[in-house]
Amino acid sequence: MYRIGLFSEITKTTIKTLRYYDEIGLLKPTEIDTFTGYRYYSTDQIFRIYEIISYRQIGLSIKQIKEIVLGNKSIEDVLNEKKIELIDTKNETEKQLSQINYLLKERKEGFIMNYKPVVKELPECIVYSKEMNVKNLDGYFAVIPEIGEEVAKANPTLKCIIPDYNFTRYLDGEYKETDIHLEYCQAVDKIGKETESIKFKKIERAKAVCVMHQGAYTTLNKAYAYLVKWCEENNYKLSDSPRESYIDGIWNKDTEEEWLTEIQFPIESK
Amino acid sequence: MYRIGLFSEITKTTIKTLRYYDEIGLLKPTEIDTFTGYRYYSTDQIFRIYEIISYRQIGLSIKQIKEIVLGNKSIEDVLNEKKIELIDTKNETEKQLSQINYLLKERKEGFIMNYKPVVKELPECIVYSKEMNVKNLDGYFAVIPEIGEEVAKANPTLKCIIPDYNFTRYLDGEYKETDIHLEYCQAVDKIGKETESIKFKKIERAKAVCVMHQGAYTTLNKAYAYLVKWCEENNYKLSDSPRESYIDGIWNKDTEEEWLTEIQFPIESK
DNA sequence: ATAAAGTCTCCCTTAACAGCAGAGTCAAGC
DNA sequence: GCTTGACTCTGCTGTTAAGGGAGACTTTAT
Repeated sequence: MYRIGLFSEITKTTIKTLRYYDEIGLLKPTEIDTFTGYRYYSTDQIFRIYEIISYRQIGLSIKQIKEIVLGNKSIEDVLNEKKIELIDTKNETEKQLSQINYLLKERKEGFIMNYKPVVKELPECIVYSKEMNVKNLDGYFAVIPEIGEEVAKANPTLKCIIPDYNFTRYLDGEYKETDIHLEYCQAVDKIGKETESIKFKKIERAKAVCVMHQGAYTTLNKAYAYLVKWCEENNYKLSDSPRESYIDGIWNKDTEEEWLTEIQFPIESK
Repeated sequence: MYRIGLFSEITKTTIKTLRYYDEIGLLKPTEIDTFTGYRYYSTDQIFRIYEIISYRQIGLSIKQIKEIVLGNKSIEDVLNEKKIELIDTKNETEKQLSQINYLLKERKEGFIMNYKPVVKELPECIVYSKEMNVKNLDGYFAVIPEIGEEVAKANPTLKCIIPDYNFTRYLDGEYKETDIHLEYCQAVDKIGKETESIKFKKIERAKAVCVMHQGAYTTLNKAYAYLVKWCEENNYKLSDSPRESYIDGIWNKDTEEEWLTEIQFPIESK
């Protein structure tokens, strides 16, 4: 019979760990002195602790090990479960590595952008929308309030969702400065009555990589360029038309520098 | 100014997280009502929280993000640091996956071994040793006590280390049943006086994959076979002669079934 | 005015131990 | 037999990055 210190040296396991395994019932010492509380381990226990360490080394959690040791689950089941976890972890790690390498590369090349791309889930929403072909964007923004008025006239009880979500989708599939095919969308609480040019539709949830752009719209193309490159380098594919969502603009901020726009690129992993 | 709930929906961040970032000083709301304690966020904060989320997505810890945001460390430094961490994680994950796949394969093929391989660090130690060529192992174990006596005679103050560590190294580099070239080693507390056949030496620390073997020595070859295969399948290379360390044996256990031996294969990653 | 929804602080929980304090125990040397 | 030093015990706190819930208070809508 070994006391805990010796047993810990033999098995190369810390005393803390042994006491912890005792506490959670994973490995009880063969004997505990009733008066002193000293733990005594026998050589059989070396076997048991080795089994546990072996499982810990392949990444199993204590919970999973308990399930195996207590016979509640078959080893295969637990291993397969863990395998899936590990594959997820690996994919996650590789994505992070790719993004970090991209950031480092950017900075090495002196191409330092202050865009902070964020991958997030865009929830499903109902929008009213109007598709248009415009010569250029100058006149476009003046049209938007008119669309709102037209919809309100046909649908007096319709409400925008809170927080507000309105955006432009660029439908050309490539960057254009003139003759732009686009669609204005405004998220609302329900499907309403359509007019000749204004249609209602449900937009499905989507994963998207997004950046915030601060400043005048003339520099938005930088944000687009950034996202296009980011997707390329990190192995994502655009799965839908990009959205340009307006947060702060001429309607609530005086100077162009304060305008805030979010560019959203719906994506799927390649 | 947005209240926390709205801000949380805009930024797709939970209220809990926002409060937590406030608490730890990573993102304080622009304004907090002194009477009600209500937090109010401005649109600028969207930028700030996006930066944080972006860094969280590439796996940076809150601590690392703080260092970047507070300007204590350059982004490059933190990214490079994280890159190393990620590469470690990736290697670790891949090793675990390899081991799990091996275990699953084993079981699929019905080749179920109860060996639980454990990779551990064998500490540096001083040993006295005797190299021998023996016909077979039958007579070998009887010789060991004699070696001990011979050393004790030449070195009266020499002591074995606690816990005891004595082992046989097989020097042939292949499995043999007869004419075996081997070396007996016993770890002691210091270098002593050598005799004609008994030498002292320091054995360097080494990483080794180990299994415990219970039972008679005649079945030890199964443990060897298991470790050889394990190394092959998990991409490890034997970096030194295997060791066979004796824990329980004829000297303290009556029946062969109780004997306990640890096989240690020093390894390096291929 | 009342009800519903939103927000506040405070405390507990997670995983797998590590570190420390203060008290008790064991073995060796004198 | 006594002292000293090494060992061990329990119990507490800390770690990460929040999540969950209780009970009190505030705001908004009807």
